[in-house]
Amino acid sequence: MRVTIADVAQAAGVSKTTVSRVLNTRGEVDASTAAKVRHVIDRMGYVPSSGAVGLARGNSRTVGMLVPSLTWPWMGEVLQGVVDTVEAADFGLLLFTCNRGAESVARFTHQVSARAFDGLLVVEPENTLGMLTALHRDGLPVVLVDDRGHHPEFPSVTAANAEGGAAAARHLLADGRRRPLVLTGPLRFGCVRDRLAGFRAACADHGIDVGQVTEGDFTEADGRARVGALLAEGRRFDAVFAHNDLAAIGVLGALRDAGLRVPEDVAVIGFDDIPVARHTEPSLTTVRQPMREMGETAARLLLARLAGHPSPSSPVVLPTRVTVRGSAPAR
Amino acid sequence: MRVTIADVAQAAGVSKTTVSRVLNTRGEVDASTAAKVRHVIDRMGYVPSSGAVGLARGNSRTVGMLVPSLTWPWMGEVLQGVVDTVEAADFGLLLFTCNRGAESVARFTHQVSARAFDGLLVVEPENTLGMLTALHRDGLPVVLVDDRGHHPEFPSVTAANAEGGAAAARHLLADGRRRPLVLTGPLRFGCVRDRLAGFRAACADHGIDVGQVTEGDFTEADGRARVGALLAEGRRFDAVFAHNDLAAIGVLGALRDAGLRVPEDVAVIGFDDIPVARHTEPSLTTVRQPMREMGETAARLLLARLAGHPSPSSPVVLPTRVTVRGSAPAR
DNA sequence: CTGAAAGCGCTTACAG
DNA sequence: CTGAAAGCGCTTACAG
Repeated sequence: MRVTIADVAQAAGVSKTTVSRVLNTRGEVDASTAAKVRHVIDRMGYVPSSGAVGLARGNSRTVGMLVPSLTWPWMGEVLQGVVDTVEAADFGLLLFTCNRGAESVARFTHQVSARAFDGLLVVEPENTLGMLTALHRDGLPVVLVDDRGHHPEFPSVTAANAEGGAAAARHLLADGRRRPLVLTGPLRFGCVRDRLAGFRAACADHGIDVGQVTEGDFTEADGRARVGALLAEGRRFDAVFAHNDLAAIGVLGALRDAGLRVPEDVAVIGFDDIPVARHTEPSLTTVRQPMREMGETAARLLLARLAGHPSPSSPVVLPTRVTVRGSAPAR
Repeated sequence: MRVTIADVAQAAGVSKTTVSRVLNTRGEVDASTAAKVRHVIDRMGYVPSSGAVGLARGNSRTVGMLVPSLTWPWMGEVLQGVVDTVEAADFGLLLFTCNRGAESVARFTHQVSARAFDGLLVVEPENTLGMLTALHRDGLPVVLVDDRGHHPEFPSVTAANAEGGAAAARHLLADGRRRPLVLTGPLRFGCVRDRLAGFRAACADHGIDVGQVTEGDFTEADGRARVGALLAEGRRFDAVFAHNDLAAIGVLGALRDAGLRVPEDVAVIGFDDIPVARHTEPSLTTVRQPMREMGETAARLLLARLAGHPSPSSPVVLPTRVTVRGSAPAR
């Protein structure tokens, strides 16, 4: 049978209260008593039941994480950052994905109400904002990673999207490109609007007006089809800034299909720096998002909040930087 | 304040026992009483505290998952399969990685002893076998995914490694290749030995003796360096079977560096079918492991075990199949 | 069909 | 410095 605090108390000849005190290192215990109890604990291999402790204390020392998908190329890095940070603080991480519609959202909110965790990290799945806002208002601490929607009511950590867009522009301009095409992600995402705005501003600084902008959906197939279509109707450009790497890979395919050379005829720069980027042909120049650091930072923010510290009122912004590879070499 | 079962009982004018009965749909409740209670539950938005339920029932309706790393290319698929299955059964998933040495292993076993979860899914991190065996012997249900070590004492799900190796051989032989090089993973892994044995057997069936075998470590850098070195010392082969895609990508690099054409001079086939495989130059022919299905299956096995059903005594083997791309075209 | 009571394994005032 | 008792929010014999 499992050994409980009562077993330890009995074996040590003290009360459960005293055992609890040495467990939680409250100072008010006689040194020799504490030593004796500690010895018994070790000998019996006693570990407090997390469920019982949680019930008595009213918290679970567990944080939840909600993500739209686990198979996105950069999700592993975010998760690793989160798990490392959470584990180091001796918290558990409960993982959820809401990718099967209303039913899974209901299931998730149920878990929340059941108080299975103390706080929530979220890479926002679509159509969950209402739910998240409600939970947050009911007192659940929430931190957003990569706040795509720009929700100022939540603490969040994000990459420097505008600055990243600007850096992409400067990189292309330095290479002498003058007629860029921007293949954005969905414009309802704040990060997308920021990347575009940063790119535009940097181009404007060089007297270049970004005339060609087309809205994509972040997928490879869409990037390929969309740029293929533009090429077919005779549109010309000497550079493409795709708002994520997956779409950039599609762009590479479309250019190849059209017989255009990368980077000689058209330079291509992506966003994210996912693992594949090193292995495309040519390899992909891209604006790197520090996904792991974003995960770590978000987790730290949440843990601090749970420890009673106030959260920053504006988003924590982590720097991006251009990773230069073959598709858009440095001048 | 949080609404508890006592609040519901009082509002409905019944005992907590009765509320508990309708919650757990025990049949012994009067229909009209049950309806009344259910109505109050809905009106008050009552959800039982998972911690309290767990303490009273002695289980947590949560499973743990232990992985060596979250950033491996195929881990996202496994995780997605696991999470989907676990969520559908209304269980929670607690995620752990033991990648920072003894300290994190200790932390993990502590969580286990704390009874934070009822069963464990594991993609085995190195040096955790002893710990896992001990936990298993102490009664923790464990299921292994991709049992690299061949541990018959655990239920496990794995890909058809030997058959996959054989399929790789048949694919190359059908294309007329006669002098293959095998770049294995670490031979201490059971899956590696199986892939090699399957490849050897299929070659033997065609009267081909696999003379060239070299042990790698599953990384791209190693694959590149190792094959580069063999080429430099004058070794020749018309095909390479790499035991994972990452190493195969390294091989592609080494061949390119040596001025050899793929697939004309040397065909290359990998193992896994990770997302990058479609985007290498040329794209990578590879033996596909159904990672998501492996995750789903492992989760189902564990849940069945927790529900009291016996686990299969031999590994559950899921089929692999060759995904044909540019690096090793079909004849 | 229903309820009072004990129990799950802890923590935390409170009293000494 | 230490302990008896109540309480966290449930479930489950047991009795009626």
